[in-house]
Amino acid sequence: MTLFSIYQKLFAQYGPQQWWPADTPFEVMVGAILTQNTAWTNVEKSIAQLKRGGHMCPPYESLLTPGAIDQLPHEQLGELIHASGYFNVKATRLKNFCHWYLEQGGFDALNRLDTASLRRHLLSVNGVGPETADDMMLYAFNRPIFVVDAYTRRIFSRLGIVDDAIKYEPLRERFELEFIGKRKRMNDDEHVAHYNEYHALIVVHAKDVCRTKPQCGQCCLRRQCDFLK
DNA sequence: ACCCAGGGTCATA
DNA sequence: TATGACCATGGG
Repeated sequence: MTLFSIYQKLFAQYGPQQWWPADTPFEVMVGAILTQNTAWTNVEKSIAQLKRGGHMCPPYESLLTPGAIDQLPHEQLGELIHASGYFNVKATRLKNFCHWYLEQGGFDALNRLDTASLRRHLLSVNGVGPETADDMMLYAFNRPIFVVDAYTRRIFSRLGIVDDAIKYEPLRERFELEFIGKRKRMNDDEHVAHYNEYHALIVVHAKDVCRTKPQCGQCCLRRQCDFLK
């Protein structure tokens, strides 16, 4: 059982995912912050609110832009993203991130940085931790960085592939080294495509088993699911 | 009524 | 370095 064979099994079951569910790279970044420890269904409501500019009917004026979020009063932003929880924390983080983003010159300027520099740069922003930064790296900037989340650690430690106490960085590095392995030489775009699919498939699988057997204690995310074995 | 969700920061030892 | 408190909504 290898990281690649598990990937194949997930891909055979669920097919290509073509993540991230967003229209623009900036929307990916906002979503990455909003989804911190939060169900995506709640994030969707907040994103929709922002796109609607908080209005109930047209004409809408989207507030889902760095400039708008930077200038929006904390209180008002908190209302717009209320549904995704931690709204005070996240309003601060979003405003903080957007201010920084504009200061850096926006997407194109950031995108000129090499992968290691860009990652360090994102991590320096308050409210952007390893997973959030890597969501942005992979799904907004298309960089070859594998996204580790709580599911990843749980699934692979329960399959006995990794130690359950493994930290974020070692686990990410291990995935990046072992997933494709020496199977063949790939360019960055091919790595990006595979990392993109793998993380998406893990999340989709999690949603699937939890929908099928809610809190059953039987799926691989809870106890001894044999689907991935 | 309880459990969980595509985390991160900060204070403390 | 490692643990704990805290943030908060909505669906199963």
